[in-house]
Amino acid sequence: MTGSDPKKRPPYHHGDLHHALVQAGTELAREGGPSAIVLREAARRVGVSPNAAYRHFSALPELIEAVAFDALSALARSMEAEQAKCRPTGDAGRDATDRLCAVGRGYVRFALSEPGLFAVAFSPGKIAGDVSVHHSSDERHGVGDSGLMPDELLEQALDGMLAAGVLDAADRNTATLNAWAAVHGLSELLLGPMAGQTPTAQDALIDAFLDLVGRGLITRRTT
Amino acid sequence: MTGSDPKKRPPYHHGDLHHALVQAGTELAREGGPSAIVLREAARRVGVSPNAAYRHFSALPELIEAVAFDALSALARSMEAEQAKCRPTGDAGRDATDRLCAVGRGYVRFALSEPGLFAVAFSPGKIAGDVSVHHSSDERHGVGDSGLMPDELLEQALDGMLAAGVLDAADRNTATLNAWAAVHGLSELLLGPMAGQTPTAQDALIDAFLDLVGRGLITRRTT
DNA sequence: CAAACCATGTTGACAGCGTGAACTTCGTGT
DNA sequence: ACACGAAGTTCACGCTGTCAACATGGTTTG
Repeated sequence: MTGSDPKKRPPYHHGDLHHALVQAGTELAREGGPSAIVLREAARRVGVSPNAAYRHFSALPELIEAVAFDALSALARSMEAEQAKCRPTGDAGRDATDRLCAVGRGYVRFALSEPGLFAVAFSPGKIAGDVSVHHSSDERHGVGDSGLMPDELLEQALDGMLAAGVLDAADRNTATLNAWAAVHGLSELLLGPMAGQTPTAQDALIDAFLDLVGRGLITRRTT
Repeated sequence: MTGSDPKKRPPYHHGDLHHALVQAGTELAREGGPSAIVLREAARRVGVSPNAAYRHFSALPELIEAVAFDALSALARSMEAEQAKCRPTGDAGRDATDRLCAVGRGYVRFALSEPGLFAVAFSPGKIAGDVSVHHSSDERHGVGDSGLMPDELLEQALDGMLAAGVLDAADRNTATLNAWAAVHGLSELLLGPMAGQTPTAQDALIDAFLDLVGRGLITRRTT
């Protein structure tokens, strides 16, 4: 939706203001998070009158949500990039688990390297505005290499573990929430209350954490 | 710090503006999260000129942080309340694990019942302002029944598990991050991307999740 | 080919926000 | 009794989001 497909003839005056504004908004978000997305400043950077934005967004929250959507796509891309690094071992179960860890690593890495975008990605539906425009189905196509969104990548990785026999079918449903919560929580904690670690220490923490989560998810009917 | 001890003679004109402003700010935060806490409105509700606030806070972020501190205290109180419900079984290990789950349940329950306050509690250090005034040591005393903050309650619960022998010493350090991340992530997910469940379904989800985390943390040297 | 059309962008205006500077009020210590 | 200084007020400024009215210029149509 943000990706301007070459088929579309350029809009009348500017070129593609919608896209340009989202891009400017993204830049602002990178620098200062959701609250730094300022309509007038975005318009200024694009070189256009403030009110021109209202031809493309009903109000500021809609711009923010467009930026959030792009941020989610970027997050997905980070996850895919990390997954692409996985080298197959002989063991299918281990490979599936590795891919899950990679998904998680891509998630946390993105949160730490682009905290502003990460914050904006999950800012809609956070009270005080509550736009919550559910783009379901076709609207959801991201711009990642596979066109999948973060949650879809997670489900895919978990399905892989299920197929490889390292995740029990009975645990499959709760596994989504479990894995997502762990990784999301780790991101927020590393960004907020536990910020200030050296990158090296962070990486070690992340790896240890992901390893623990991965092993924790693996079917253990030992109870 | 927010609690006005009765010994202190009341300030000159208003009575205790500092406290009153924090209270008004808290009310605003409850209704609309961090961005809803607006200096002029808080002053209006207290019945005072906007600039009067500047005698007690250097700027808006400082007010927000005071509200955040109170919100953390409220979170701690919720965790303590849930812990107080724990009835001892015979098993010390089980009791310790129960108390950890109670801590988590109190955390998530507070997040869901007071989303605005929960959001504001973790909003400092979130880019774009970045006050990050570290109140260490004595400043940290909350107003909970035990005067402990959320992270201290967690550590305490984990220490209990360690003492009861259900948590291995080698896992003790990572356990903090692990448990906190899981519970915090669950809260955020239930509040954002996975919002809209019925309270009953939420409770079931929470219980299942906490049970899983609890079991996951318990020493399993089966690898 | 010209004229009407409508999407796009501009100008002007308004209320509300955070914040600074100067001024007023009033309890308190000398 | 009086001056001092903390607490609160008033006025002012620049910034924001948003509305209403207007200008512009491809596109479409008679």
